[in-house]
Amino acid sequence: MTPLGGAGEPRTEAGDVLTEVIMRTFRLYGGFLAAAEVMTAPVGLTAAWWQVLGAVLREPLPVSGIARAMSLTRQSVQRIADLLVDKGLAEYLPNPAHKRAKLLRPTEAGYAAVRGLTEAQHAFTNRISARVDPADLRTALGVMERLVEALEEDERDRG
Amino acid sequence: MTPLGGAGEPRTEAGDVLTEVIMRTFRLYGGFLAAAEVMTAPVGLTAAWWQVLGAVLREPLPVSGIARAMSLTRQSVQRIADLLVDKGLAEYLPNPAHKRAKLLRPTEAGYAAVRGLTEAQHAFTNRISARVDPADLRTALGVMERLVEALEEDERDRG
DNA sequence: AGCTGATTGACAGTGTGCTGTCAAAATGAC
DNA sequence: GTCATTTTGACAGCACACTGTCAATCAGCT
Repeated sequence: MTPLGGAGEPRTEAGDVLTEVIMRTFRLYGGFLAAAEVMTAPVGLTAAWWQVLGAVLREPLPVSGIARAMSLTRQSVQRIADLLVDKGLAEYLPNPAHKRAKLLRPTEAGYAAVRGLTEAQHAFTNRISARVDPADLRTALGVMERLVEALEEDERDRG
Repeated sequence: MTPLGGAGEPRTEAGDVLTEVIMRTFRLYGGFLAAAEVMTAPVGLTAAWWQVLGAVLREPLPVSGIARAMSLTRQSVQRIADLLVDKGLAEYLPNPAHKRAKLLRPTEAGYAAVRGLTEAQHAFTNRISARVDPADLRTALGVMERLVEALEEDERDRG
């Protein structure tokens, strides 16, 4: 993504801004991921484990349901879920509605780990968000939501 | 990242907005990456190859220089660069200033591939950016730039 | 009941990026 | 010039997410 250097094809100004946005998205992704790993390391989790564990805090879900909820593939979530169970941070419950699709639920250790992370997460988001204008931050969130929508529709049109 | 479900620790409103921003960042990252792959596939590249090739369009650079320029690790770039050379899309030139750090430069085939992509990229960014308010898009870019800065400084403080 | 298609878990393989380690080459201090 | 430090490429290993395929299960239709 983002080479930029090429010859001059028809370009709109907004398109150029979006190109910059894309580059920042990649940077931010890397930065947020790194921050998440700093937070999770002391608790013995990884960012991905945290994400999956967080998805079943409120109610147990089958692996495929978690994947749907967070736009990941079944296979990715399955791998993490098996690891979480292996480490004693979550467990599989029989699913009355589906014999194969067991329900994933955090164990006490799992809940405890996530509780520890919640505090660190709030400290982090408070600290970082304090460095940007609140109104602009909201605007940015709105733009990002629209971009997500636009990408999904664009993909649907050409899928 | 982004579990959310936890108990109530001290939270600022801006912090909560940032949490949403983080979730959108992950979604956008995935979406942009997918879009890039759709564009690169017909040309026989991948998104990562495009990125590396794009970095040496203007002037040949050693692998370590490319890594620095785009905040990646030497090793990641080295792997891609070797693949690009293997596929005939780039070549290593002797570096007068450093015996081991050969310079990477696209071949004619490499330039041609990127040229093809530039067109697709502009079509894409024009198409998507047309769906958001231009002024808001600029605001969002500014916020993202500040967030990148804030993350880097935060990391430096605690690194 | 029986059949078809979608969902689900299991397994294999790929691409990407990271860390860690080592030796060769370049750099800077003395 | 010499030596310690830094930079660089090479190699190995790990985490993550994706695609593709297969068989078991489930859901809906006839």
